[in-house]
Amino acid sequence: MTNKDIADIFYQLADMLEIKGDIRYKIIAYRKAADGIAHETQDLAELRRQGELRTIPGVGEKIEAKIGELLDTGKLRLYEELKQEIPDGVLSLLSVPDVGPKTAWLIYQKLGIHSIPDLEQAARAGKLRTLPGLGVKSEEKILHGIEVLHRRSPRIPLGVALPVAQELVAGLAACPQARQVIAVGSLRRRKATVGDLDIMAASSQPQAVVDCFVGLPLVGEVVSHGDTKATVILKDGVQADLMVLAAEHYGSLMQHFTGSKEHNVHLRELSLSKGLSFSEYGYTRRDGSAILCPAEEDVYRTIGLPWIPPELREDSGEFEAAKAGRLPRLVDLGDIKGDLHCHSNWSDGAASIEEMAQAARGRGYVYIAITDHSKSLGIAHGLDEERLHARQKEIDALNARLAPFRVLSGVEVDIKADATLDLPDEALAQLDIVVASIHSGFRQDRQRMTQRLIAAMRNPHVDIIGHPTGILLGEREAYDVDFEALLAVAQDTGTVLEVNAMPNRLDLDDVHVRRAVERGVKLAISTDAHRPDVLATIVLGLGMARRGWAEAKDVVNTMTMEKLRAQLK
DNA sequence: GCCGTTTTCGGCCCGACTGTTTTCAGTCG
Repeated sequence: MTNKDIADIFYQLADMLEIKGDIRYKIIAYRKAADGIAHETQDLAELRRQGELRTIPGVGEKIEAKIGELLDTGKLRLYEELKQEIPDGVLSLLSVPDVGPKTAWLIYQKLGIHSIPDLEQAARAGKLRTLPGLGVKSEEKILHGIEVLHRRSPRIPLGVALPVAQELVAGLAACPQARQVIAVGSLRRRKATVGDLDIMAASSQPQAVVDCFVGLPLVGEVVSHGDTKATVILKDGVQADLMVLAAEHYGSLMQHFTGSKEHNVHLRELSLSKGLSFSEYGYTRRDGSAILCPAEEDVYRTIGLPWIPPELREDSGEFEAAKAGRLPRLVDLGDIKGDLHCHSNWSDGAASIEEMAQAARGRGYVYIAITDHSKSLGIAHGLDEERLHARQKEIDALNARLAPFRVLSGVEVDIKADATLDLPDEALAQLDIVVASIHSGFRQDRQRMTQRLIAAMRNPHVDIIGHPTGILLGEREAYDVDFEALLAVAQDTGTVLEVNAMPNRLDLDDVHVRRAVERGVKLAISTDAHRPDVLATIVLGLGMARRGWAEAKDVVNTMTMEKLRAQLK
C-alpha cells in the first residue's frame, strides 16, 4: 500500500464525512492529513517503524492509529462502514461542477441516484427541479456541468500552458482599463501541470476589465461573470479565471491568487495569531482598520517574514524556513552556464552542432554538451564508435573557432534491458561527458529497473543519468524504481541526476529534486533539445528545480567550465 | 481531528458568485 493509496483513502473519508454532514473541522483535519501524507517522500511503513508518523503535518493520535490499521490489515473499519452507507457512485457525483456534498447527498437520498449517467438522465427528465432547494436553473446548471466534465481538458503540461497564458495576458492587457496584467496560480508556482489559467490585473474600474475579459476572442464560454472576477472556458477547452482589484490591493491579490491553497491557509492562520485577518484585499486589524499591500512583499513583511518565492508556496516547510531566515537562494536562469543534454543532426537532432553551439552562445552560455544517441537507438540514427570518432573531428574544429566557448563532446548512451551500456567503456572514455538513459524495457520490475540504473551509475564514465524516472506527463507512468537506493549510489559515485526540461517529461519532478537536494546529490538541468530554439525550455526544468528547493550549488550546469570538468568523472 | 511565542481547550482562512430559501446556503477558488 503506497503513500498515495493511503492519502486517497483519507481524501475519500473526508468526502464521505462531508456528504454525511459531519463536523466541518474534522473533515478539514482529514484533508490536511491526506495532504501531509501525499507530500511525504518517505515510505509510511518505514516512518511508522521509526515512530515518526506524527511528524507528518496533520497526523495526530487518531489518524496515526488509522494509518497503522491500514498498514497492518490493508483495510480501515471506519472507511468500510462509511462505504456501506455511501456507494462509490455518490462520491463520483462530486466531480460534476456545481454538485457538492450537500447536493450529491440530497440527490442520492431522494432519487437513489449514484452515477453520473443516472444523474444526467434524471436532469433531462426534469426530476431534479422537484427537490427542495433546487430549481430549473440548478437542473440546467448540473446538466451543463456534466457536459463540461466530459469536454474539459485534463491538466495541461506547464510548457503548453505558458504560451496560452501569455496570449491571454496580452489580450487582456489591450483592454484600456487593465493595468499590470499577469498570470498567477499554479502556473506562477511552476507546477509541472496546471489545471486552469489564473490571470489578474489592477484597475480603478475592475468591472470594465472583467467585461472586457469575457469578450476576448479566445473565450468560448462564460461560466460566471461578476464585478471583480469571472470564470470562462477558452475555445480550446481550458478554464481561465480572472480577478481584478484596485492597485492598492495588487500585492495582496497576487499573493492570494498565486496560492497554493495550503500556503494561503497557513499564511492566514499565522496572521490571525498576530491579530490580523488577511484576504485578497489586504490585512484587517482587530479594530477593523486596514493595512494595504500594493506589493506582494508587503504581505509577507507585515507578518515579519521575507518574501517567499512562488515555487516554494506549498506549505511544505517554507514558513518555517522563512521564519528561521533559512529560505534557499533558488537557482536562477542567470546562474545557468550551459546545457548538458542536446542532440545534433549527427543523430536525431534537426540542427548542426554549430547551430546548436551558436544558439547556446546567444543565450549567454559558455558551454554546450552535444549528447547524440548511441547506436542501438536505430530510429534516432544513433552513433557507433566510428561515427563518434568522425563527429569528434568536427567538434575539435568548432572548439578551435569558438573558444573560449566550449562544445563538450558527449553521448546519450542507452542503458539496455540487460543493464549493459550501448557503447564499450573505451568509446565512453574518449568523450567529455556521458549521459546514460533508459529508452526501452520500461516494464521491468522494481528490482531490475533499479539495478539497471545503479549499474549505469557505477560505470566510471557515466556522468549523468538522463530523465531518471521515465515519466511522460499524461502518457506514461514513471518506471517502478527504488529512488532512495538511486540517491545513495548517486552520492557514492558522484553521478549527477538530470532534471529533463522537455515539456512532456519534467523528470526529475519537484518532489524527487527536493529529496535529491536533501541528500546532497547533484543535479543537471537540461533541455534534451533537438533544435536550437528548444534551448529556451530550460525555464521549465528550472521551475522543477526551484520547486524542489535547489540552489545554484546543487546544479552542475551553473558551474564554470573548469569546475564542471572537475565535477565530471 | 489537530494543535499551541495567545492556548492542553477552544479555536480552526476568506470572499465572490449564483440561485432561490425573502436573508442565506452551497459551491468554488
